[in-house]
Amino acid sequence: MSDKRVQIIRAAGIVLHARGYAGTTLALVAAEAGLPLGNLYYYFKSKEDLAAAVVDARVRELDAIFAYAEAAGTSPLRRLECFVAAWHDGADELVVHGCPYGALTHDLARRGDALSNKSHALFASQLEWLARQWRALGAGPATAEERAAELVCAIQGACLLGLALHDPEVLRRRLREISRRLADGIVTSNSTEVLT
Amino acid sequence: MSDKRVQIIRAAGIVLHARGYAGTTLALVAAEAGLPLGNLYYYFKSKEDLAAAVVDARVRELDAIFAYAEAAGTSPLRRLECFVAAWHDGADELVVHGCPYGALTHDLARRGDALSNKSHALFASQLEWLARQWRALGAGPATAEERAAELVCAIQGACLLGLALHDPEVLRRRLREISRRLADGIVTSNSTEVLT
DNA sequence: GTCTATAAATTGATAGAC
DNA sequence: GTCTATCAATTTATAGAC
Repeated sequence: MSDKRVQIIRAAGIVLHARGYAGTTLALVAAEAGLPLGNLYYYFKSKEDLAAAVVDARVRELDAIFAYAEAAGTSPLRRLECFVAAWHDGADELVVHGCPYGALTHDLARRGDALSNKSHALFASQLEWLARQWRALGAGPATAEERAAELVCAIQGACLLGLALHDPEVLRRRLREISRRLADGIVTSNSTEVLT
Repeated sequence: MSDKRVQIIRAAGIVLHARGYAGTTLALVAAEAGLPLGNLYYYFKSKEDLAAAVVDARVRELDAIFAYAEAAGTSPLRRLECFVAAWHDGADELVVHGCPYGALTHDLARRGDALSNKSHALFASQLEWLARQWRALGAGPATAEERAAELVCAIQGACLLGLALHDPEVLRRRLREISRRLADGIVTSNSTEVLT
């Protein structure tokens, strides 16, 4: 993939996150990338095409978070904690424009077109990876999916509350609590599944 | 307040929810309200002014939910369940354009202007009312605020996940789980506060 | 491949008739 | 108070020189 194409996608990701799809103009993206407007159309045939490339890049970004957590975490539980830590570390920026994945979903899921379908992957991949960690902890498939959904909701809700109140400490506090309950949840679970 | 003014705010609320602030055109709002474009400017001096009126209307909408829960719930716990039920009942619409409060926050909190500050009220009022219910259940101030934040995050996260997957059943399942744990949380809490 | 200039359409806002 | 017509600015996209 061309170096300049990557540069444009990176710039578009920044502008899209900060201003939303409708609020993003290609002139702003070009300025952020340090390129003249016309050049964008050599690499992307339309604004929608560029946005689709940004979604793909965000999906790969999530994959990188999964890979990091798998490398850094010595147990499934530690990997889950690593995943939560990724949001904790970015709290200061997350309360400025919201979680990039949540913001993209809000922007694109409301559209009727193909971009709406692409945004599914942003959360489907999170649910899949998280459920895998819980299965590795001995949870049955249903319980693992349940816990995965619960964790994703808690993280995204925390980001939104932090954004609404414009307070990174609110976000960090929620994430610490989520982290704290990760281990507890496995022990004190009243589910019918037995977790080791 | 003029009847036509209310009608415009209602129309603007619908369009703003469906398309976001930047994606909302005054021509669309006028069409939704069944009025010619120029008429909007007699009641609102600008698009931003109209959006501010929509935020105020959403805050009043939340107040109405609180009032309903207080009238329908015979105990603080029932009132909390009523609050969650409001989202459960609207699940089919909530997964189309997302939660109106969360979507507004995402749209407006990213702006630097006065609209950003107004959006604070959407979640500050929820936290305040919810914390009051827990205090009525005997929780200390800190625990009550903690539980309030937890519940708001769980609901908003559920709405976002339902939107991302475009599946009202996903949202309803999360909300049922939240409702189920409302009572349990009070009994099995390992917090230092004593709840009755 | 890169960049300038501009076309074509949209949109927030206003003027002014009624 | 209401509505039509329109201005001025913006924005997606393209044409065409280099």
